[in-house]
Amino acid sequence: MKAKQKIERKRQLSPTEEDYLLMILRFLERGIERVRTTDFAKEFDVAPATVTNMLDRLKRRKLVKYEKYHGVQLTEKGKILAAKTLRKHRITERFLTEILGMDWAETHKEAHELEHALSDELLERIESLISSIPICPHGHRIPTKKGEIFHDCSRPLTEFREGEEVRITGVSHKLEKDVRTLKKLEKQCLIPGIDVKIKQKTGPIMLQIGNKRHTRTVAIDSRIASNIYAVPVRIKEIYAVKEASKDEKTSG
Amino acid sequence: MKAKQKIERKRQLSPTEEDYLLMILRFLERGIERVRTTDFAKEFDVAPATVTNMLDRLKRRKLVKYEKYHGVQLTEKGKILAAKTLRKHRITERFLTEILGMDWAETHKEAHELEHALSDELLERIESLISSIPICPHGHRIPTKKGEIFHDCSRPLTEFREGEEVRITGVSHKLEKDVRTLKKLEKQCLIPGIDVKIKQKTGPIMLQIGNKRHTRTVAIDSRIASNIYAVPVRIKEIYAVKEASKDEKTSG
DNA sequence: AAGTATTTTTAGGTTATGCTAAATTTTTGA
DNA sequence: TCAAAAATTTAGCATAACCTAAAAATACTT
Repeated sequence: MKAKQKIERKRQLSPTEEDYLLMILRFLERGIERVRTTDFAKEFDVAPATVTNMLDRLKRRKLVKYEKYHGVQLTEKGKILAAKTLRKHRITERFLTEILGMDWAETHKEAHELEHALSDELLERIESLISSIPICPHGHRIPTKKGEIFHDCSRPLTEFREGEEVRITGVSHKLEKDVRTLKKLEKQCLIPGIDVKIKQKTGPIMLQIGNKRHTRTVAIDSRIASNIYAVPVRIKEIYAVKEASKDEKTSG
Repeated sequence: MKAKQKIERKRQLSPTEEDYLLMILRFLERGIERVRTTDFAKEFDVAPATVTNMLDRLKRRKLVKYEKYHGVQLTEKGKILAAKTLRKHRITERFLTEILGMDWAETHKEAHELEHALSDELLERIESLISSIPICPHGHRIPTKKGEIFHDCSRPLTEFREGEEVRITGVSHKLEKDVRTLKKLEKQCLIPGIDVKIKQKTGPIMLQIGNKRHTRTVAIDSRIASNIYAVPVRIKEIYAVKEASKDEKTSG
């Protein structure tokens, strides 16, 4: 009599599978087409063999193009799913900071837990609560509903020349997880949106922060600096979404 | 060189484990001390053997008192953990209806997914957003932060006598999951807080709804009625939290 | 270009959470 | 009260997601 139906719809992705796809997409945002086994292993702190195993599975499900020994790429199907998850993640981060008043530094971890549990309907409701700037609290663009992602032309602070003026756009995904360091950065005012000038690149990186009147110089370890992304101030308009009114005349 | 630390703190409960504890607590709320293998099997739609397996595990972790063939009870430790989860669940449900404007009928499923992913910190932030009535949208009391639960003296509609006036307090956990029926009930106005009079108990249950001026009679299948809980109007003060101002004088 | 170092895969575990089928215990009811 | 029915457990598998160790492929280096 027991109607054991269990109408399993299209079997969802497991959180782990989602994480893998997400990681590939994040590389893609930075222009890196193929992701290697070791990249995953480091990111997720699992054995390389575990990665191989997972990639095989994702390949069977036609979510990635995977050639043994040569890394993976997303298929169209995988890309769309990944973009949806990334969208979910970043909108959740915005919700956490904007509506729940959570600390910038802590959002990544929380959002990571939540993103797998959030239904599409819930996401839409959350989205309608936050303001419409399409950027997460760490400076990354939020993919569109259709799954479009944006090339992120940011580079690590360490890759700019001494003397260059840059606008901080975000932090690496690795750093995103390091709450302690993020909090320290926040105290030093090194957060997305802030403009800094690279004063010194030998030894600890020296950055000058501030406007004409108040200027401070802060030092950060170069290992940390290599996880902080920025764009030259010259092209900051790309990121100056919803700030157009401030009419920047520095573009000459 | 690879510092594979993975500082596993106190190992958390898995979502499944949480669900089992929660279920026992829900029985406890209704005064049922022991929960049987089949109860779980039906609720979670798994094989009885799976339940046995899980109960063994919970016993090893000292979360339940389990005697083979004779059901389980929570230990103090298990009770506190379960109450915390139940609190999380119900607060989440309130958040979903109150802040995100989600339908009464859909909150259970969503909250169930979310509750396992919500950190304590997040819960506190969410709690501060909702109003302070300690009742979930389905009429159940929210356990306190310390893990106190409340005896639920509601009984199924089918257990009242013809002619009795009762206040609907909630629906069973089984019905909580049946979105279709919940929506139907909502349309008929059969939601927590509403007072009805039992007009007929043979065949489909007939209920009279409304105040002095407008009166409607609705019919519901007795199988559904047995999943709708109510208290005699006489003792409704117990549930009339935050409504004390209405001074009820019917208590003679 | 060949040998060494590095990366990746293969092979063969482990644990959590599910299953089915068969064995066992408890309950029921004539 | 005792046999059939129902509930429960045991035994033996399956799959996901991890692991280690060893083999194989690729990359580096001189």
